Amino acid sequence: MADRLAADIQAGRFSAGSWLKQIDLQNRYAANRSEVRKALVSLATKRLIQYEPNRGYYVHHEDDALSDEIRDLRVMLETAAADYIVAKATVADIASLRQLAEQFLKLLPTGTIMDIYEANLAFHTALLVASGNRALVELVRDLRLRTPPAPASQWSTRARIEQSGQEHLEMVDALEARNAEKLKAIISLHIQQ
Amino acid sequence: MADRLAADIQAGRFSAGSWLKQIDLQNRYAANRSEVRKALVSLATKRLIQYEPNRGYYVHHEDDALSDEIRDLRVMLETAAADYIVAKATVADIASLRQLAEQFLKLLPTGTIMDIYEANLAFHTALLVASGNRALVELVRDLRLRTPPAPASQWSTRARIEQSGQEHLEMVDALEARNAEKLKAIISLHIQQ
DNA sequence: GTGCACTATATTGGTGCCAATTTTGGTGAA
DNA sequence: TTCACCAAAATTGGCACCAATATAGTGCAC
Repeated sequence: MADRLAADIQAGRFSAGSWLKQIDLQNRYAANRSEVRKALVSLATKRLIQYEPNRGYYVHHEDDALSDEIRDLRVMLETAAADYIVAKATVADIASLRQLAEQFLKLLPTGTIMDIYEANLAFHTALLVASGNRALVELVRDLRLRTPPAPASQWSTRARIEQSGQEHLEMVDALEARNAEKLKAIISLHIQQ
Repeated sequence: MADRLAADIQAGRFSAGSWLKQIDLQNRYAANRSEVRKALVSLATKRLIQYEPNRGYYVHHEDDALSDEIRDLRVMLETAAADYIVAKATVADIASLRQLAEQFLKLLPTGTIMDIYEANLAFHTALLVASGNRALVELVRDLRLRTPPAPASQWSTRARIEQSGQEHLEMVDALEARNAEKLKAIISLHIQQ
């Protein structure tokens, strides 16, 4: 239930600043009170929601400054990971990544925004997995949850999405050439758009 | 109470693999059951402890592989932060850092291992604060909790501690010279020891 | 003595209830 | 109207209890 709530929050299905009343959550997710409290505590420690004693939990939607900081963290981590990826990725990893990049591009004309978002996430996750650092994969996943998701802020234009897809392919090319510096440059631009 | 429990776990005051029984925690920290459950859920989402349904929470003490991964994450973040620190640190920040570095060295002959640990933490925290990224400070603090603390594994010898203190000064020097690359190199060596 | 089924105990997990606190709504006076 | 004040409703927080589950212990058959 914590995962579903997190997904709903990230998807913007709760208006900013709204209180998450335990009874509502109980009904919405068909959960008992214990599960609801667990999920709330968990998401609060992940800083997805905030807590005030005797008042409850509310969705915060980080201010722009903090969102920028978190985006910077992602740039730091994913560019630093490039060295590991270049060093450790097998040819099979690279082939798999190229397939995911192509799948992303293939979805552009027909897929829903959600499909495209999923494909993008799959590519980036696979890229991080190739670094061989499991903690890194988890960490970036958690950081992603704390920033507004793609449909809202990023990807404003179709042209931008198209370019994102091309950048995925460029990343795979740089990785195949074992060019860590180029890979870092593309990743940095890609995240900061 | 979650903080105290976290500190006790990190200090190794619970034997590895031992179950954290709610009643024991209730007595130990003079807390009610709700607080205990909150703390357990919170520390589990921070991956400080692990959870098995219908069995409870236990301290895990990450295996060496995962500890290495987390240490790598710290190197990634703190070296990447060097660019921001060099760009943003004020002369006042640098003076304050130098003072903290000297305070660390001053404690070596007389201070307890805990005092020295605190002084070390204060220096590193201040260094990260100078990057201007609040999320980064929090993130590294949480990552630190997941690795065995200094007294146990690192700082095996007095000579090593002494060297750590010198490296702190070198960091401040590199920062004052606005030499990001040198700062990164020292930080990387310092964390990986 | 060993293995197995069964019972007893311990621990977690869920539920209902009530107290404490906050919010909301309403009433009246300036 | 607008503000202060008070009462009513809603919500969280803590508590006690019971159910569900896992572990430990006991005795029995072989």
